[in-house]
Amino acid sequence: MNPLTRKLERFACLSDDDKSILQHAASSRLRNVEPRCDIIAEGETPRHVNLILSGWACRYKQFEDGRRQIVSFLLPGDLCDLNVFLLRDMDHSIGALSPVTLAQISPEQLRQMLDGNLRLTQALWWETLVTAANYRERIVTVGRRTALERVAHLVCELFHRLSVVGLVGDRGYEMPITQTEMADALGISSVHVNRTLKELRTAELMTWKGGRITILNLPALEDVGLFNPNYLHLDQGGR
Amino acid sequence: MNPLTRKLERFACLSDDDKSILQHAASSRLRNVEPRCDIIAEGETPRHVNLILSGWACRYKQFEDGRRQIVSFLLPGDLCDLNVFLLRDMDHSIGALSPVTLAQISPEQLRQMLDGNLRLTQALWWETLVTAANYRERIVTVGRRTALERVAHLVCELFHRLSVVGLVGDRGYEMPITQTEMADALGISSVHVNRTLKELRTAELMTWKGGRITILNLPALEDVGLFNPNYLHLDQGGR
DNA sequence: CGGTTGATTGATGGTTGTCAATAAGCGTGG
DNA sequence: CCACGCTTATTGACAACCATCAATCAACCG
Repeated sequence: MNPLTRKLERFACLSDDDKSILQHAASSRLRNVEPRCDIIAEGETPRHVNLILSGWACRYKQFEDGRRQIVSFLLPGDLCDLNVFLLRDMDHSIGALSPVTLAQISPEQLRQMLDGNLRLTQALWWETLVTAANYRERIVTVGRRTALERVAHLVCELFHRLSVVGLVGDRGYEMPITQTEMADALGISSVHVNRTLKELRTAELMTWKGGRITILNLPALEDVGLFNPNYLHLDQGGR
Repeated sequence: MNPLTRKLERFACLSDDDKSILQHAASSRLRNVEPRCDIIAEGETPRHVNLILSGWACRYKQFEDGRRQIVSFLLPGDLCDLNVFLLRDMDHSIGALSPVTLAQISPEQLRQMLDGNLRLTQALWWETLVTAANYRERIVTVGRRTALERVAHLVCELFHRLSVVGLVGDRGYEMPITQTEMADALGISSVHVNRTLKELRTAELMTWKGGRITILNLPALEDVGLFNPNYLHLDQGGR
């Protein structure tokens, strides 16, 4: 099953028909993007909604002096905002972190999908609202959490989000990014990310080796990161 | 004219009919909230969409140890997310900063407003997308801007946002919050906000006195804050 | 005119950034 | 299989920015 369907089922009770519509969308106009390449850059005009099928991407903004902030990670099953075409230009860039496969959904196709389908419309509204909730939590992270809390919180968040789309196994998940990229997401330096990871390793809470995160003690890690999964809104049991 | 209509006209060409619908919504079920009182608290279940008519509010999250992060400021004309009722519980709180008047729009009322009205639906989608863009910019602010840049950027953002709803006059605007609240929004301490304001005052870029911001040199202040208004998407001229 | 809240300033310390050097990992090609 | 070169990770030394604590001052208010 494609990761978007998997994710939406967490919220809505989808019919076979809904699923086949989603499956159709997920197989349209595939595109592969190499790591470190932009999927779309700030200032460009988006022509379709991108759906991540595999690999990791990120939204980011960069200053002229080189400082960069990763605003969010885009994981399999994530959509780049519905209706982006209502805004003329991109105010940020989206770049691939690992090799990425994505489906490009056209505005017309999206309109057809949603027209008269309340369940799917609501499911995608839910997706949008959860994305906003994620932004809010990230603001809290970079605004008020310490470096240790930031790293722990992010690792927990990714664990839960990847879990929904079936990408968690053996107490961990593939982490196809660099420490520098994690630093850009957390608003700290890569050197400090490194030191912080060492601290979490020493405390036997988690490891990150060979591109894979392993969580040794999830409850303790969540405590350290002041992590409360409520903002992911995953507990609605197909309501 | 109510501030929501004013704001949406920035994006959409509204008919008289649209405007009267909005006016009707803006006059329904008014509620007054005192400063420092929650409009809705984390964990509660929202029953309607709140529209700020006057005064300032904010979304925020607070840790048990007292640390608080203000996620966004809610100004006149701002809506608390459409369709919040799709998410069961609030994952954050909304509190009044100054005396606030708001209209409480019920889900049914909203549905009636939007049903079959593509222009209004799109206008409110635009509102949602701009809110998300605001979140992203705030992540950049707390993640990668220095204290000086943060303060300058926020003052510029508020200037532009308040300008849209007609609350800017004589090179400035009313600022009904404390330095501590600004600190909680910017992820720094109130003491440091104070020192930073002094620096901006000394540089003759702005003043904040008697609850009012005055901008002495907007271009220079925007430069200091690395402020680029593109994320506010205000340049669509009623497209 | 007290009393409370918020603003302002100084002193000090801590978390994190920067710089720089070394080690480790990884893909390519000899 | 190893050598090479590149990227990334790791570690130490030092500096800077910002937090914290605490005291004073100003503003507001009944």
